[in-house]
Amino acid sequence: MNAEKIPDIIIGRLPIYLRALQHMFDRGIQTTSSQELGEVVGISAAQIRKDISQFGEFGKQGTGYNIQFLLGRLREILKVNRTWEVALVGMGDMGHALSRYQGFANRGFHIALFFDNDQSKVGQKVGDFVVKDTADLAEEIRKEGIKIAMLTVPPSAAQEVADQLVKAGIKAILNYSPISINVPPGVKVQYIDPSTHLQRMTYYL
Amino acid sequence: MNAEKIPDIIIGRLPIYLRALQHMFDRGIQTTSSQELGEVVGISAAQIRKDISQFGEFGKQGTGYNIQFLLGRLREILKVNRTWEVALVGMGDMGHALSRYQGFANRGFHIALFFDNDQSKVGQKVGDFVVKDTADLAEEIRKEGIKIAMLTVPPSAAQEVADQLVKAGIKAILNYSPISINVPPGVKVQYIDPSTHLQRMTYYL
DNA sequence: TAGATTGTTAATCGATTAACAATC
DNA sequence: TAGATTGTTAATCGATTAACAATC
Repeated sequence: MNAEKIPDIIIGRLPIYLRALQHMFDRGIQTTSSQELGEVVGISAAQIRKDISQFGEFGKQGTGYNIQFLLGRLREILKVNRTWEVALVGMGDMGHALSRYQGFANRGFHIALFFDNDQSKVGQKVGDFVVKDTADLAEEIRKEGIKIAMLTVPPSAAQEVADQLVKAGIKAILNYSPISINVPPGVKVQYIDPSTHLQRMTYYL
Repeated sequence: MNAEKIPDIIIGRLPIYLRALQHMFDRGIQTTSSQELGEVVGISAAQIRKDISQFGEFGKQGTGYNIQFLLGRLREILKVNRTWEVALVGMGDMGHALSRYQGFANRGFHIALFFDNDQSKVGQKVGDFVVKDTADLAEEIRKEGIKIAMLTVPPSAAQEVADQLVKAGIKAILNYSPISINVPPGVKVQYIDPSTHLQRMTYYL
């Protein structure tokens, strides 16, 4: 394991490798090569080898990578060889869709807290959980020791809620609100904004 | 306007500038600087100036950028100074959430076609529209001349539907299925996978 | 005018690719 | 063994930053 600083751009590709390898594993494939994996994810074989080799020698000359083994190492590196509890703030359409999303469980995540500031939604059941008042957000998140939040509130509330989340000890925010938010160093933000993603493609049309 | 090839990484930042500038404009601000915009979006002032200057001289020394003017130019460049009709395939929870999403209209997009292969969903009303059968996808998309699709089908169906979309003339796919899809050159794909985004942050926790 | 800020150049920094010895 | 593929080095390529003349 190389203890030096790994560039964020490499960290960003690892979940994509992980996803593709899991897909291969689910189909019963036991071994793959940088060439083959590269074709699946659209990244050059040289880059995949270089990325993976930052963390150790996980392959074998002549045969490539054992998928199960590489999956384990990537999960370790990304710290998803465990389940992270996540808080979800904003029970609109997107919040509801995420609360029912099946794709978290086997990828290392579980939504354990749901919040909304609309009193008519507070107390409603969401699966085994109950929607809590955003006013109690800090207290509840601290109590559970949760570090990750998903933000699905209207853009007008996003910065304010983000500030509360940071105060509550949240270190990673997946922001669905179509607005840039400011957080202190040490807090990570990822953005999911469908219009921004679409606008990135229209240029080429 | 510089006619040379603009790097994709710059194109990817323009929608972020556009979003932030729109937010400023909505709050009545008329002028901004690369410094100020940079603080909002978390990008260096030098980079913002360099990015924008690829397309022309849109600023004024001493005063910065007129927001309304820059908004217009960015919309032109990204081709969102019009409304693009979009097709949505897969009326699960995510498809429904997107069908009700208010954030497309003023960003250049409008969902005009809805598809599902579940016969119990075909014929259901979605706002002013009716869910159509995925089997008729190619015909309907061609008829409307639609170039952009959002894919919210289960991962097992994603590649097959993507192939149909490409055959139907789709040139840009926003893929919500947690799987890499292969498309021919000239077709753009953007990925929205919440677990992948979260896994990109857990490394730092 | 004086102050502010752009657009652009050159320097720096970082990422990707090509190539190949090592080796399974 | 012969063929395949890794891990790694060096070369190339591209992106970012710093600095500043131009100018509003």
